[in-house]
Amino acid sequence: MGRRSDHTPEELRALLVREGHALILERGFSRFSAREAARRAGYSVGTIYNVFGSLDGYLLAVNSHTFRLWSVWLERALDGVPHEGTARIEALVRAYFSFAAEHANAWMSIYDHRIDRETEIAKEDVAAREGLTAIVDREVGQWMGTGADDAATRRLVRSLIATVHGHCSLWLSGSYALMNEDDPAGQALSRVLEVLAAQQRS
Amino acid sequence: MGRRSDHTPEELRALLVREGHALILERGFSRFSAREAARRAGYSVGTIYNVFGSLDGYLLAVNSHTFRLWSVWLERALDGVPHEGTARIEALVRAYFSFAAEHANAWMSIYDHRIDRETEIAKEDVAAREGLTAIVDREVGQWMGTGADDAATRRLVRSLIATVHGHCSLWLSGSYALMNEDDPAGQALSRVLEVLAAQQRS
DNA sequence: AGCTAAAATAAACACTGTTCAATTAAAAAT
DNA sequence: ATTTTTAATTGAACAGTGTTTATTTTAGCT
Repeated sequence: MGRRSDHTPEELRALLVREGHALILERGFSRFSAREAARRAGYSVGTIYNVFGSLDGYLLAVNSHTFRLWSVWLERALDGVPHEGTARIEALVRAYFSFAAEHANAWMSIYDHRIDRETEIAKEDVAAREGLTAIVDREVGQWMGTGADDAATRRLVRSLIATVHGHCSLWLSGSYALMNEDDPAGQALSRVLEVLAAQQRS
Repeated sequence: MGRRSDHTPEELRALLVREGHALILERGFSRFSAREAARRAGYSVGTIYNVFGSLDGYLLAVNSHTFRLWSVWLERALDGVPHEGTARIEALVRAYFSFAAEHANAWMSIYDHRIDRETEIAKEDVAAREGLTAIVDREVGQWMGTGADDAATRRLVRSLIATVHGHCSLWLSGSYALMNEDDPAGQALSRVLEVLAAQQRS
């Protein structure tokens, strides 16, 4: 078959990303197959290479889609939560976990996909990742008070993300079950609040 | 070929594990191949299935080997460090990171290998994992003072492990580089010390 | 020496990812 | 309206994978 008119380039891109996301959500990273994703979209493998250049490019795009859904999820969870005490921080951590739990395979795939250090990442993929970090930057910044948007705070935010990520990651991978912990989200939240309190003190 | 006498069952097991570990260290999880590991050991794929039952069983055994090496690494790093202040905690976190860094592919493979929730894990594999946790239990317990070896402390230790794991994991996967942090180990250590201080206060 | 039972293999199967010449359809040019 | 050009899509080929199973080989025992 040759050039078809059933989808514009943008539509095709979006279609393949949606289908890939659905497949990775259903099967998980290890059983994901580009061939199968293309098949479900009504195209053949070659098309994925045409559109995304490489499998890495495709997986990056699929994971970026997950990142964007995740950002929307967080904003919704924060919507209307008052700026009193640690309410918004709590909501943020809880939503971080609930997204991961309800999209476990897609969430884990983000971190299962290892890319060569030198492989260049498209700027829209970087943007999808930075979008999530920006939400945490904003919330922690607001909690810390005005004028807290400096380099040190940015650094702390990334460390807090790593903290929550660690709990969530070990939880979903099953390692935490092996450790007999039944509320990893609660533990993550406790750690975050302790760290923030320590930061405020100094 | 049939029954051979060049290795006892235990030797064969150990040989395959060593060879598998070396291969996964060299290539990383995604490019690991049971066929190739068997080839390097001078056997064929079937032997791996004979000895370990399944690929999951084999990978579990290979990763357990990494866990044991990791435990030895930590003990060596702790050897002789005085029980003053947070010296041993610091040494522990630093050694956690340095092992991961110097065995990056093998370390990441531990977490790249996803196993079905219901797949039963051999007790020696559980033991290898618990061995590492036990070291942290001991050190944090000692730091907290006598009589601190209760359930709450165990729970905290697992949360601290998750915290350090998160930093290490994002670091080696390259996500942290994307976030422009250049000393994740230092950040992890800071968080651990803040949490421990908070714990001591209450 | 012959028998038995265990261990190791080789081959088959159904999949992968990846590349690329051939094909097809749309757009442009005549 | 036809032809030509150009771009998109495919399908087949290749080298690899995990997994299963019938077959072969060998060590140990009688």
